[in-house]
Amino acid sequence: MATIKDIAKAAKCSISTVSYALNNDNRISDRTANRIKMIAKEMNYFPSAAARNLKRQNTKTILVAISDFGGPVYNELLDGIHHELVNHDYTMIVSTGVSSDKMLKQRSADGAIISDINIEDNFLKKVAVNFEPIIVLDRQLKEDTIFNLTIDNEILMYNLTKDVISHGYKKIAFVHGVKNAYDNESRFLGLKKALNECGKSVFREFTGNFTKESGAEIAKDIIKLDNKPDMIVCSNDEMALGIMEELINNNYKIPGDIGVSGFDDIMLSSYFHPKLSSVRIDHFSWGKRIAKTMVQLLNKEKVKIEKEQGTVIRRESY
Amino acid sequence: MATIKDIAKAAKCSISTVSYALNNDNRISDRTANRIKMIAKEMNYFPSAAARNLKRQNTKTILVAISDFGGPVYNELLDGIHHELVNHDYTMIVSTGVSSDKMLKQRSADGAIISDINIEDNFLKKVAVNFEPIIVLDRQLKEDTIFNLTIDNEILMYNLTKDVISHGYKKIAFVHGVKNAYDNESRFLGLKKALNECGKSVFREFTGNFTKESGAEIAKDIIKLDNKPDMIVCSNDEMALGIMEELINNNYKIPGDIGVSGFDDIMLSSYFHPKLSSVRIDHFSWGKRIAKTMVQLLNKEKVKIEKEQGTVIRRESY
DNA sequence: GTGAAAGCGCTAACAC
DNA sequence: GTGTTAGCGCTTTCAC
Repeated sequence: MATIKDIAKAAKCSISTVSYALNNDNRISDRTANRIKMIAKEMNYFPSAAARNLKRQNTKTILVAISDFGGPVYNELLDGIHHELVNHDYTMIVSTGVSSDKMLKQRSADGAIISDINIEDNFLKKVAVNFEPIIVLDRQLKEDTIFNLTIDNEILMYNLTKDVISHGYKKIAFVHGVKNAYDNESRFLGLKKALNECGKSVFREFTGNFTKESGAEIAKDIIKLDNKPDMIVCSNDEMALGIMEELINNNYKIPGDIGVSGFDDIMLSSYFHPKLSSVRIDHFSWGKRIAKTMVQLLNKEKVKIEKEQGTVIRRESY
Repeated sequence: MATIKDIAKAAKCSISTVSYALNNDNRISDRTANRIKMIAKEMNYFPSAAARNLKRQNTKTILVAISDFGGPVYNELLDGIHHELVNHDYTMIVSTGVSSDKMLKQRSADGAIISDINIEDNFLKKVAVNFEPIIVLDRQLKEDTIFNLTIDNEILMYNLTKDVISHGYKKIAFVHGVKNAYDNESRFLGLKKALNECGKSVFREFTGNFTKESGAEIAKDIIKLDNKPDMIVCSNDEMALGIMEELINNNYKIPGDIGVSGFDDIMLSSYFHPKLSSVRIDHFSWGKRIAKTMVQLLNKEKVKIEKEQGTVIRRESY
């Protein structure tokens, strides 16, 4: 393991000269700088992140904490974040579960982007004392060094519900994802607001956990009902897909017998038959916006915090 | 930002005592140790990863470099790796693209697991000079400190092909993913071996890039053919799904007119109609095995390198 | 059982 | 334009 000392020895100069040369400090002559760079390359030298991080008191790394790598939602989002961070010479690392906790506690990055409802508010607040900035995508958390960059769930679900109503549905049920999760509650709020405005109320509520499997279970309950909803608005796509599959397997026609809608517009949604109606979020550009904000925060620039917008996509399922 | 010095000052003892206490060194009396731990907690102290990494010359972190976060294959694999690493007190971080390159060059982890064909062999070899161990999942790379833990593609595709033949298919075409990629080539080898044994040869070859979209393009070409294959064996599921969708949209019956098979058995495969036949890899347990091997390597224990097995799952598509 | 001090590999202020 | 050196925040050897 070649260190800066070895390069200095090989180049017959001091370690500071090596450091300056490799960091393109312009007080080193081009001749020396190039010579040193050549030697470093030959010796396969790369500065140790550990040493550099300690000295510089930064890592040029941003941590993104997500709840799981399976969620189809994260794909474009992470791509967007990465795309933008790289432009600003930052490295992106992604973690889940206890790995996220450790990374946060130990301040292994210069900033963190959180999209994992399993991480508790109190934990984040404690972390935020030593570690800033933190951007949260999955909750509203008012704290000086925590920034909330969420989706505009309420408005979007409001719009979707209005569209659903305009297509003549009367008995509109809602399928909750995880209760108390920000995304779920704000979507529910939007639904209720739209229904209220039309003098309606929620026909019935069900509670899943954002997974396809929980959707299938709920569908089984619905099948048993005497007075069934004619429309099932779901808090996300995966539950909607689970519900549709189960209903279809039991010979229900969608949207003939019951309409279904989702939220997020994951890829799968447009491959399913019937194609799921949903709310499309451009996760890639949202990701870019998040990363831009992160960089601005790191640079102590002013940022503007705006909720991410989207569009209602009506396909075949209602 | 409280450092160890601040804790020492608050506890009126030396920094070494603090360090010992927090690391549970048994020469510190319980009374002192507990007192120090209390103070550390009150002051919201967590040791700096940067300082600790530099001193200890390790990070207790394993890097997993993947090609993208969208691939449905990675979900279970990463879960498996994480699950096992956490048991051994390691943290898992995941990266893509240039972020992976930087992390590797700077040795920001104690070991790396590579599943990204965009990372070049030569780059890995260079990195491996300073950074070990490296486990590669997506290629065969013979180097002292690089370990190959791949899927047994050849045998598995051989088995699938045999099964296909046994169901009476005669004109068997192959759809390549990225040419020269290990997974692709070894799967192709298995196919050819099975065909040869039955006195057959590949009816026709097509080349995509492992994506659904490339599959759809290939389907368009197939539709134009006068002499069509009766079976299309694909190098992965996503291309198979793309092909099926395009064929179905053009009123072909699957498997009536043409049979299709995939590889990997991603979740989507069993939701599609018709359900895709594929080769199921238990990515979660493969991930655990990979992580176990990584920990053994880190502990300088002996490891045994075995290819990951799987099972042919015949569903509805052939 | 506790403390002093060296040093991990860098960066950067300062001296020349 | 180059070198000397302090120090980032820890761990750990060696004294006591």
